[in-house]
Amino acid sequence: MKLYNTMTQQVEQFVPLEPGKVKIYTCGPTVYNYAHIGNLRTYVSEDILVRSLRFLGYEVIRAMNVTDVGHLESDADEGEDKMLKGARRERKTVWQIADYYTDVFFQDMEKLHLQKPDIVMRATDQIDEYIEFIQVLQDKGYAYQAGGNIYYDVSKFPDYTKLSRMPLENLQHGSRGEVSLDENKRNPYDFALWFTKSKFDDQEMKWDSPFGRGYPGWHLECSVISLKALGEQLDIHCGGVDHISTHHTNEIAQTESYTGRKWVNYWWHAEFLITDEGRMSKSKGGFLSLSRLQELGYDPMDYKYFLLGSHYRKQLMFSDEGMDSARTAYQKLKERTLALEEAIETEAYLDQFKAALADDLNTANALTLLYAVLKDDSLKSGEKRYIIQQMDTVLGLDLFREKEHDLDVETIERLIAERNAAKSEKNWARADEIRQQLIDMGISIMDGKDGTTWKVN
RNA sequence: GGCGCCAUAGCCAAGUGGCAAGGCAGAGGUCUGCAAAACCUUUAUCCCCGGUUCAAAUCCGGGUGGCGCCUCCA
Repeated sequence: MKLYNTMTQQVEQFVPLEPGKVKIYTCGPTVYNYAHIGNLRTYVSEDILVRSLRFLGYEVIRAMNVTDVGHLESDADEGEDKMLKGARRERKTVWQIADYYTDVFFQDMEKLHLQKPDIVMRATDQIDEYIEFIQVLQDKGYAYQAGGNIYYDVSKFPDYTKLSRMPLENLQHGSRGEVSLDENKRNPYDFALWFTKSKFDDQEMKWDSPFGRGYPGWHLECSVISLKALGEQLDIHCGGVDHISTHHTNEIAQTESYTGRKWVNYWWHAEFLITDEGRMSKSKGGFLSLSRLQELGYDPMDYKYFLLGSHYRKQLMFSDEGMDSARTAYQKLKERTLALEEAIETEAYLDQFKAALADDLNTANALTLLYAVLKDDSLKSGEKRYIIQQMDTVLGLDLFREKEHDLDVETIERLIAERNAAKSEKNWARADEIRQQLIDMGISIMDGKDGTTWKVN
């Protein structure tokens, strides 16, 4: 297996810490609103990663957080709390908001046929661990108290920017110049571990701690949950590219300060789905959720096919044209696979398929192999089914699910018989009338050499 | 300003030194009463300019254009 490692900026041969086993941490969703289809792209890519590793014979354990505690809108202790904002918008408590959107998130994952991570932990369930973590950082001299908050002192950690490669003096420059400085910080790039001073009087999520009643900083959860779920070292840490420069950089600093050793071997980042107006953003509003996409007439699998046609490390432009193309291609593909006969075991094509996956998850080529299998005359129909079934255990495109319908088969077949009678009398008007009637029922008919067959649209 | 990514047919996209995969759309054909579906055929001076090489979409240098990140964000 070859994977691109953001830390070294190279495609590398993947070597796990322990032979045959892989420990993966994936940054999870913040549940103050619906996930949009851009967010979901990352989870689709991560699912392909995990399933590919499993297909290649690794035993994989994957952990993920659910961020159900408020994020502020800026790095300083100001702006509105997102959980609170969501709650106010919907007149619910922050806890209700978190539960609701957590459920929706996992429903979206199911719609896209994504495997649930082996371990899922909520950020708000780890408060004791955060406190212990912060205390260790204080004891080791990495953290300091100022203005009621606890901060991580970036200057104490050598090579703080090893992942992002961003010179520190540039970190605060040019970002539209609107970053307000938190005067409590020793360095502008220090980050909070624990807040007690909040500008929101009605902050709902607060906990007692030795540092005062307050709430945790927002990089803590991933470090703590990953330590708790997977131990002090990880094989792969996943997330979106936007996490490279701040979130993951901070995670590395605090985690390695805590454990005193290297934490993650491979940093894996998924690129964004973009639109002609730039990136799709949760904060900006006006985004497309999976449910909304369904309302527009696309199946979640159409979207997944659209994603798999590209590479996880390339920005992908979302467009109606792209989605229409994917929908047509997916539906055609599915019809062809459903027509295949009972599976017959074979080894053909599986090495090529594994090679495509092992090549830094080349899903576009993996998809092309599906078409190669379907076209290959040297294979029996059943062998094609077997191979594609195997491939679908990784791609998760649900290629063999028959459409459910509660149609009256007798009526359909009676109408077809009637139409065939009309046809033999060359009563084309009547034949076309019956065909239209069937189309209105959602049935397509095909006149072939062996008579007329039908299918559900 | 800094860090990074990208540029291949109408659209999406593979390819990482040796005659340019695949999908969608289009065109022509087989089949059909007409259709639909299926199948067959067909569609590229690889952003520009230099360089290296017997050979470059692929490597090197220089441009141009697009995007992301640097602030919570997948």
